[in-house]
Amino acid sequence: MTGLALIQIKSEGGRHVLHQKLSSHISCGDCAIRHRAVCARCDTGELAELEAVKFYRSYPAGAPVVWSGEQMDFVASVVSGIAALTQTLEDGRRQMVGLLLPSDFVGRPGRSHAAYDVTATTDLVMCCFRKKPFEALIEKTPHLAHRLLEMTLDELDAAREWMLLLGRKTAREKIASFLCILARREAALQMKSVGHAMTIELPLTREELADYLGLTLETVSRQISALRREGVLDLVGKRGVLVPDFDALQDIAGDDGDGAMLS
Amino acid sequence: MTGLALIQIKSEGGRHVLHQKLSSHISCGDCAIRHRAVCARCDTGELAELEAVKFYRSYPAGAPVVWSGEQMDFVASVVSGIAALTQTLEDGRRQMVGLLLPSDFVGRPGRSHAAYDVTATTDLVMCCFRKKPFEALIEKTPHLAHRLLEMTLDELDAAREWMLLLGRKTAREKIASFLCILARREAALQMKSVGHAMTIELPLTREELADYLGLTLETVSRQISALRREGVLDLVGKRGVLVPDFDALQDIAGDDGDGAMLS
DNA sequence: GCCCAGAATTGACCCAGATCAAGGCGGCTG
DNA sequence: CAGCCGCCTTGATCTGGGTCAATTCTGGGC
Repeated sequence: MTGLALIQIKSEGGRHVLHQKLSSHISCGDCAIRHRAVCARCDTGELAELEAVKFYRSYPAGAPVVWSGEQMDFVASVVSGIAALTQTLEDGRRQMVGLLLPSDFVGRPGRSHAAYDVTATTDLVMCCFRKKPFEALIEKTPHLAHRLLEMTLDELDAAREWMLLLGRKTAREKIASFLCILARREAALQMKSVGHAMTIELPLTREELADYLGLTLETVSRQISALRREGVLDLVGKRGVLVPDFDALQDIAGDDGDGAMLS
Repeated sequence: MTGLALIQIKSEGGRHVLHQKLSSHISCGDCAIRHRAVCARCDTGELAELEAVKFYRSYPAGAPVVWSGEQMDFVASVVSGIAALTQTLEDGRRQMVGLLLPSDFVGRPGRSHAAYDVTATTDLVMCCFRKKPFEALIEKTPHLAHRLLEMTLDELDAAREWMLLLGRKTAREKIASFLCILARREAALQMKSVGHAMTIELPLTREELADYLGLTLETVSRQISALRREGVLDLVGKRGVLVPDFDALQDIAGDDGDGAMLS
């Protein structure tokens, strides 16, 4: 795995990223996810305590972070990039059960082993906290515990939204729903309103998308092609999707619009 | 379990059960779910504060508790009976996104409107807390907040387990998985080990089961019939299921066995 | 005991999406 | 520049589960 990391990682620009464990130590005050992550509501003192037990790790696209069942002695926030949580049946059928975007939290306080496979689907940087001290901090820092509860409740809502998609939506609706969520998030980050033409960067391969949506990669590909033929979207390279009319896409997605934001 | 609920309600006086709000006020100390619910870790003082803002409601089987989008000025624990959380698409397709068993928690602190339809699938008694004071208690009672976090994390795990089922399992596996979960829970409550022949009481109609499993009621019925023909299970009335060999059922369910407990 | 409504079963048929099987298209590597 | 490897697309065919439509149970009320 380390070998893989060394090879692929240069896609990120090449200079320093070669080690899995980064020596650089960003100050929490300067952190891009400072106000959205689990630490969002911590005051300066609490932040200092977190700072003392944190370290960064980075993973190249495609690298595993942990395997289900493995010992996991840290919890973490995604700083940049995207990670996927997946579950697998013995015969190899896979279902992605969560997509972790910047500021999302990985790991469960009070559990020593990973419950899911965690994989970097793009180059990924995580801010990790040693589990023991983090658990101690939760006990004595209401700000931290409260924010974690809030984030977990959001995740639960998102998971349930996804259950509706997996259980009841058609392949076409699944694709449209996923693109809607990405588009909404993109718009929110750029402070633009949805509705205008916009380009989305897919963070997943067709196969990963299939695992997320409960489909096969062929069906994903066919449905995307169909939507393109109908003018609902246009492809820009393999990963870029241009959506000329967001409302049209949302119509196809089939839900009432204000669906759960991804993260 | 359904029977249990019925008995408990009747024993409560028989006459007034038709009213939604019960006048009786059980002391928290005597409560059946005292050590499993959100209050599990509260000390006597904290319990007293909860007691001051709680009230009971009961609902007959089939009754709605709240509709999605409706104002909801309380949060609650299920005391006895079973409730279902469902989401619905405009065209009527329904997906159950959670099954609430005794001790499970309903409602989200910090949110004023229900996110899902909540329905009693059996006669149901809930211990409700007025939302405002409950939220205040969470802020100042780490025991309460911590337990709620733990329960929410459990729910999240269960939801993700269910995503695997919805996205990747066959109808047959879905039915078997559901029965396995019920059986394991039944065994746990009765302190018996699984493996022996055991009878399970289905808390849901075929249609509700279909909504839970992402199937149609016809498919549910056919798969149950098929399993019966094969001798994997036997029906006792409409709702009773006799499982002669738990391991055989678990084999069919397709997952590694130690799946998430329901609640 | 009889009736009836709601729940469940069963059958016939169909279709969305899976499966199997070829290619195509970049982008790296040698 | 050739060749290769990872993706992605597209086609042909198959099938699990959905849809539509009768019956058949079953248990509760009178």
